[in-house]
Amino acid sequence: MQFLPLEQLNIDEKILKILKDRGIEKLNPVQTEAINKGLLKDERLLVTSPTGSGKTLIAELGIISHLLNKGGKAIYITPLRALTSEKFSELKVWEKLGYKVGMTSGDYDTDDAWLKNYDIIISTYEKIDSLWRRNPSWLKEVDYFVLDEFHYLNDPHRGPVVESVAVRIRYKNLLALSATIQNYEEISKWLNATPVTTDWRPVPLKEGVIIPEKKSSYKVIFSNNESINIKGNDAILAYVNYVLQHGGQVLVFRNSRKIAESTARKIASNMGLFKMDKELEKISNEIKEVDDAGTTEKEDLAELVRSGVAYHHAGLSKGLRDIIEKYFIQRKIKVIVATPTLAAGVNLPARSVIVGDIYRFNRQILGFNEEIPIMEYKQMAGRAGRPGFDKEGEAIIVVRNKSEADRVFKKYILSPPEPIESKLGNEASFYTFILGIVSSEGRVTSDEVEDYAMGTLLDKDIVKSYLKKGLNWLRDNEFIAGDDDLVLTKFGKRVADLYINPFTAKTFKDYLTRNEKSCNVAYLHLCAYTPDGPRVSVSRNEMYDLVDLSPCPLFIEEPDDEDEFYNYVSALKVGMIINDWIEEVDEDIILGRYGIGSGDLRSIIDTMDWLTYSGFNISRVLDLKEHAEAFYILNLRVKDGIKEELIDLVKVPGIGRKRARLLFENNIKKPEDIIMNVDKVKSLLGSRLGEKVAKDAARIIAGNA
DNA sequence: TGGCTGCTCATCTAGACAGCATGTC
DNA sequence: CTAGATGAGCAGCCA
Repeated sequence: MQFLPLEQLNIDEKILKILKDRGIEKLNPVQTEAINKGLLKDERLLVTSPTGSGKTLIAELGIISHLLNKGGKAIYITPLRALTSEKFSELKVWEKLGYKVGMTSGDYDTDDAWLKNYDIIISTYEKIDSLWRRNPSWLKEVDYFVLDEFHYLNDPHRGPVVESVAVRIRYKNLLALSATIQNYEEISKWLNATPVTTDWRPVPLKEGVIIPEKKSSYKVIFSNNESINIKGNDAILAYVNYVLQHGGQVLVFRNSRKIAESTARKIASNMGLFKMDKELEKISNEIKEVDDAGTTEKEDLAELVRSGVAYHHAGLSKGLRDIIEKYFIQRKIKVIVATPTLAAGVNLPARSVIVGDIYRFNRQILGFNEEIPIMEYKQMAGRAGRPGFDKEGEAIIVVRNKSEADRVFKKYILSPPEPIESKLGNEASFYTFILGIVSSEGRVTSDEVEDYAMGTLLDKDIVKSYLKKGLNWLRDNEFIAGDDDLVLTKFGKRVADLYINPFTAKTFKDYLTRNEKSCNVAYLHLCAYTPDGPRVSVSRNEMYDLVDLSPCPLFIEEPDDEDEFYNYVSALKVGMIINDWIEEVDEDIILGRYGIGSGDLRSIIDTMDWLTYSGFNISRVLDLKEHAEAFYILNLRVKDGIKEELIDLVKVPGIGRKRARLLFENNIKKPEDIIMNVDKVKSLLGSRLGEKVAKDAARIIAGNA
């Protein structure tokens, strides 16, 4: 284990100064090792090391030294939007050297052409993949790529994109950063990169299991053979109390939202000691004021937080999650019970991590519960130990008995995580990959496509069979044209640019060409039924009601197959949710009616916004005028959750579904009406907002003219 | 007949990327 | 192989 004092670093003074200003005196062993392997000399590297071991700084040094020596541009790619903005603020300090730092991702988007003004761009894998398909000229100037959280390659859903991006930068400078993986040698060979691997962590990690003993007693056994006895009637409760008594914070992971919530409640009712804390009272009130969440969820959470406990999952609105994360980092909130959201996302460490469940329901293998991958456990355990606060972090797994304890200990604590493998081996992913290649190249021979495909991690024989099938399928369905000289058709190019799954495009095409215009629910159902559509769970009770609820004939016929029927009904539920949304049904009512959280609603709306826009474009490129018209209006309504009559009003910034409705009911129906009745608008919206809205309305009208 | 208790059995289950128009964070 | 919380439904009991 070697620490390298900054003085010994052969690096530009300007860089040193910035590092010193940040309080960095020496580089840690991982960083030192990366430098020894050529980080500052543009060596292609694959760094595998635990969470929180300072990989971001490695990336920063790599990027900056490259820019200083060679100029050009650098792109830093992450798998999550939240990480993209986190890295953006971290990399911002380098603007002191005159470099411009920018970011772009789905929810924080920047015009393609504008990106040429930045030297360092932070983005997501999907966004970069999408950008590549359009191939703006500045992209060729980018010659340094950081691929963060590279182990996402192993994710069945997101992995194919990570792999596609990696394949494209075979001949550029590359720095791949990953959690610890078993087969790093194989992967680095594939990437043509030098491996840098260590187990060094800034805060040592103690892993263990908690086992029930006699009655009201638990034993915790750690990997260093230490063990402690704890009293209590519930393993999680007992351990949480133990940690709190020693002044630590706890992150508890559970495998379902409902269980996370009830565990949080159980812990809260056991936390008399923090009740009536003034700070917590304040946070509780702040939660009640959040404006993007449902009333019930705010009240539930506000009550819990009064005890210093919160739950956290994707059903919660962004606003609620932000508050919880913020006050946990400030150590006001002592315990968070979370689903796996927090395992992979932003940096949110705690002294202790409790992994409540090692099993997880799996829809594919019904009635069968699978054990979570070791990699996932390591991600959760990796959150243990706060640098600067805790001397050591601890992660414990809850088990049921002694024999399970032995097995779990061996598997999760003593074994390395699974090897990571290509996830391109399925039709949808592979065909998408080919489509992307043809799109960015503009015109390619099938040999060149094969050359790209052979560069993937996929087994060569599998590549060959998929390639043949894929090219035929894409040709048969009119995405590409030409036998040897391949180009995208107009339809194919549109699909590539919209970034929809080719099977989504085919679904649109098939049903739209075959059917006449129908009602909104039919269009929404079609969007939701595509492979890109949002999936919602449907209970047995809902299932049959939903079928009767549909207000008009749908484009898709009711399937006989049980699984397909479920997808059909799930899509119908999405259709009904969005239909309520665009009929201006109150948000609280929607959440209650369909049993979803405000975070779920938000994500369904976002996806359906994208898909209705895609439906519009697909209809247009196929020259289906009636469908295009219907999708166009529908898309505008889905964006803001409004009836058609409010479309003009919401064009004014600051006016959403609620304000637009208020104005409309008071006979202000167009931006022009706002300007004509500024006093009325001010009395309805308050004078400051009214003033601003009037100004923006004037600008919009001027823009239209 | 009405209401409560306790048991059995069926039911249910994580997460999050993308377009475009905005302004350019 | 490798789950567990929840809630509806119902039998049984008592007043």
